[in-house]
Amino acid sequence: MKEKELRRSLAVLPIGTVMKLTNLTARQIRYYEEQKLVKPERNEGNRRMYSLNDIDRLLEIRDYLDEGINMAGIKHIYIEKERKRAAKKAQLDKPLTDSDVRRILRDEFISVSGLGKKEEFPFKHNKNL
DNA sequence: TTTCTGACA
DNA sequence: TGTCAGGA
Repeated sequence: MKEKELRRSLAVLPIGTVMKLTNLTARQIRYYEEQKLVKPERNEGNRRMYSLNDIDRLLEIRDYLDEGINMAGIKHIYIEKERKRAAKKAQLDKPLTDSDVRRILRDEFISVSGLGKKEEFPFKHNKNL
């Protein structure tokens, strides 16, 4: 199960292939890199090389875009994902207290339900939301 | 030919 | 986000 993840992380696809696989323009793909949503490797000639994991992430980003979520919202999603990953790692050393659990569940509920202040929920208001 | 960075009638 | 320039 480790060999598989290794292959999916191998950056072997040039941007032209990624364009066809994701239906995104080179402009968009490079822009998402600037926004730190993907981190392609660079080959000897400074060409961006993407891995299958990058493809998945770009497809995910494209789906969010189709759902009407803006860049700020998408960045928010990944930033939170990272924060929670780090938080989870911390949990391994120090078990959560009951109050921690309640706080996390509350934040989770507010985020998913969209009941939080709109300043903290930068998603675009459209028919899908 | 393909991709890169920077820039904007 | 599209698109053009100018170089690799």
